[in-house]
Amino acid sequence: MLDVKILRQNTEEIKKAMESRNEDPRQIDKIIALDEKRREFIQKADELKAKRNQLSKAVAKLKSAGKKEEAAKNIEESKDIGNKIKEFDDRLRETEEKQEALISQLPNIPLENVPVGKDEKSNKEIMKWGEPGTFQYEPKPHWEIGPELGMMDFERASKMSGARFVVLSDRIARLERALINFMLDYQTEKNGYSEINIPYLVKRDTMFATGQLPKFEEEAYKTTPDDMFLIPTAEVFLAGMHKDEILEESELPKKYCAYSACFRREAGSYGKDVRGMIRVHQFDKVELVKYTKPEDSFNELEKLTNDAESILRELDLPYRKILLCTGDMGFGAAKTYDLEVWLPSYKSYKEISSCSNDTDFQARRANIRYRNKENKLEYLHTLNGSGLAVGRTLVAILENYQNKDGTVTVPEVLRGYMGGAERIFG
RNA sequence: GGAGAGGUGGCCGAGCGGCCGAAGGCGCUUGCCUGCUAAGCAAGUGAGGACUUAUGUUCUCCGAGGGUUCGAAUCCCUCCCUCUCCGCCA
Repeated sequence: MLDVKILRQNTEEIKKAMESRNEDPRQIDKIIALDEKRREFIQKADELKAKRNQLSKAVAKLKSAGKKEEAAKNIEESKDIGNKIKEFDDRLRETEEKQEALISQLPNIPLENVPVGKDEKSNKEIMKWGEPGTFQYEPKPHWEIGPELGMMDFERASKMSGARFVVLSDRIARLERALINFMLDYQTEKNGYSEINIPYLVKRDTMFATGQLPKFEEEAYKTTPDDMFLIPTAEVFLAGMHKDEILEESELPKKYCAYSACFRREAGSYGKDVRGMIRVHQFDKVELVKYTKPEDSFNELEKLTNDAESILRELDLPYRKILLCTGDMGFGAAKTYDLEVWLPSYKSYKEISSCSNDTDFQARRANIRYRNKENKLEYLHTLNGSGLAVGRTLVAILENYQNKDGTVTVPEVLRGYMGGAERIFG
């Protein structure tokens, strides 16, 4: 959520920023026009309220002095004013609601060093790590490797649950679990995050706080009869956890990680990634979230991204790091790095983690503040990133570690989690 | 699902129509005291908005929304949330 004051003060800049995010800058004009009306109503109502307060005080005095008639006069006048106040308050609330509805649809403002661009073509590659392997044969995609091993079943998944689901079994099921444990252990033990085990169902306001609602309701799975939502990412819970709280400066930065299943309708992605388990309605992810002081969030994003990268390096998977342009970033993000892992089946890099600085955007929506050095309350900054998407990591391992005979080598760091297995074979 | 209790400032907690933005305590800030720390003493200390900025003026906020009233933290209604007990259940 953006601050109206900033819209008022830096109107032209914000309009440009919104344009760079493929939003209609005229929305800003609408909001500012509403804001002028809003302030006008506030002033009028406040004046009347001050008057009424005066009269009320006078009534109390007159009554205790036994001057009933004079009191009655004031009461009459006060009644009259009360009606006018109601009128202005109603109009005020109406404009406030309209304004709020528009503002809550606006995405975050990009940070200065974010490349401006309309879509992913303007994203900037920051670095590459590792070399994509060369194969003496045509490498298989995971949707062949898995089923041929008899451990990945798309037919039964769709029979039971529909399209875009997958069933894993035996060693591949174990590999999924190994990855979750490895990632959690690594992020907690090596990178200093506290592990949180979270609910997968959340209330409507929780979804609003992180920016999933109201704009992206189409994307979420809603449940009946209680209007609960299945979380599309653990971020929803982790970044909302301190809603309406005031944190002490000394507790910052707070670093959380959580494993969760994630649920997405993928409403707008017809025809995209239809094969395999790259894009499914339910997937596992280990998520990282930080709460930081505003002045630290910039650096903390670098660290958080590096924490996510460390998993890819430990697994020895070739990847690259991309700085997203203004038009390609998520709703709440002010700056985002994507990590993309090499996938032989795609013959390209594919997103496996997205790490964002959300600045005070979510903190404002969720009302999360901290007490700064001057003892003043201030919105803090939130950051989030995948560390990593487990399903896609599994895919990357199957494809990059595949052998000609159809077996898959288990990355060294995972062997301890796989009962010592070095290879997956049918 | 049934019954009950409750939601007040950073935290705890009193108040139950005007003297309440709210006692008291904790915490925090400053000063005094003090070999250091702790303790003690004194003073200060809620948030948000509008107008104006040199100071300042004013409004709103005691879970949310409505109502009664000249006036509501306090009375009435609706909703949300939390807790306890009973039932059911992994």
